[in-house]
Amino acid sequence: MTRPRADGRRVRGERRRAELIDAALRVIERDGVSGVTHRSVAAEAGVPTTSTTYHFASLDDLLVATLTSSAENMAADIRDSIESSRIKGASPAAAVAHMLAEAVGPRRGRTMAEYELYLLAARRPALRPAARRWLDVLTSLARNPDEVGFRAFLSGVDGLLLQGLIDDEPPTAAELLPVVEALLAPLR
Amino acid sequence: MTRPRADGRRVRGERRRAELIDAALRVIERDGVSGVTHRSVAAEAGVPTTSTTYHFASLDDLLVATLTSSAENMAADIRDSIESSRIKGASPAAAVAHMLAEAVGPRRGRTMAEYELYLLAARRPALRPAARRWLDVLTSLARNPDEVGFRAFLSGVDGLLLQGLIDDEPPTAAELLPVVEALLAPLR
DNA sequence: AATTTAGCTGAACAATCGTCCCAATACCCT
DNA sequence: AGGGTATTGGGACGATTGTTCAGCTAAATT
Repeated sequence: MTRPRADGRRVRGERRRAELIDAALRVIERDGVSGVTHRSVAAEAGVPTTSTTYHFASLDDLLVATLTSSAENMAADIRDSIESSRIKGASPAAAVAHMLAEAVGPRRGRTMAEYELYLLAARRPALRPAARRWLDVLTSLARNPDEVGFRAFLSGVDGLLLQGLIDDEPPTAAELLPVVEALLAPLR
Repeated sequence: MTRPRADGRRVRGERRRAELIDAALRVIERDGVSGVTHRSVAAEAGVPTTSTTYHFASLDDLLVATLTSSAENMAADIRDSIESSRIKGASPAAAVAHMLAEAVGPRRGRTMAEYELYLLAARRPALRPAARRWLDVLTSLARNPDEVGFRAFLSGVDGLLLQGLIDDEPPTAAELLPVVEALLAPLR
């Protein structure tokens, strides 16, 4: 499998590989996981069809790489969002509610893609470590990660996102705020 | 859903339609939504291939019917489960924890299927009413459905199920119990 | 009994799928 | 500069897909 060496060789291929992963994520946002084919991803990336088969042994490998990358991005986004809310002095609940509203509103497609990949991990054990990645990131931000209340909070966030995706009208931050506060209440 | 006409005509066809829906659900449990094809469903039901195209105008229609049926079944299961736990005198938290452990343990395949259909509803507005069905059922069981704490509880249940599906080792009722209690605490 | 109708089925279609193969190219190391 | 290897690109293969269609069986109607 294409892996950059310590001496810096073989960098060219890694770039295209990354472009294919990004293209795959865009395809999933637009058409869902079922829309991912060698051809659709290659077309989205603007490269020949067989480029996908060269860089990824199978379609499955491409999905694994995409979920891994996606989880990493999501983790970084969450970290940034919480960081910036801390700087602006907003309450934790308000920061979380705002983030959730973004996720089910403007970033809806992205959130759908991430949960489809998330659910895919339920069927393919190879994907599970990557799927658990963002839970780990959130956990690392907690003051007391082992606390039962924190697990309840994390579950609530997952549920709110999932439910927000099947609302005809995505919930606003104002609507989400009291629920987030209820989930956060046992933690203080 | 399967409904004989007043004059008794056209009962046979409705039966086969229901069989196809059940077969589709079994296929989703086994291979996921992506495994649903006209041929795989027909084979699972033990009927000729084109029987699926005769009873459902398109594959999409079959998925819509399957989700609708599945949501109805799940709603009935939850109702029964809560009923029986009330009779046995167990605490609500213990009953919920037990139900969740069943869902991510022995009934794992079924739960995966339901969440895949659930997530499918995020992309197809036509599926959303059916997807919201089981939330409605749970809501109808609540003493005070509008309460914020109850929404938090429902979200937490969704999240616990989703997270339980990507665990290598499904959580036990004993492990889930304290989290469920934390989610339930604000409600009393 | 004859005929109409609903229900069902097998064969076949074009389209798309994943993947393989081979030639052309770009890059690195000696 | 030259040889070797990683990468790219086009074409093609067999398999599977959703769907169509004409013909079949059995029941309902007359």
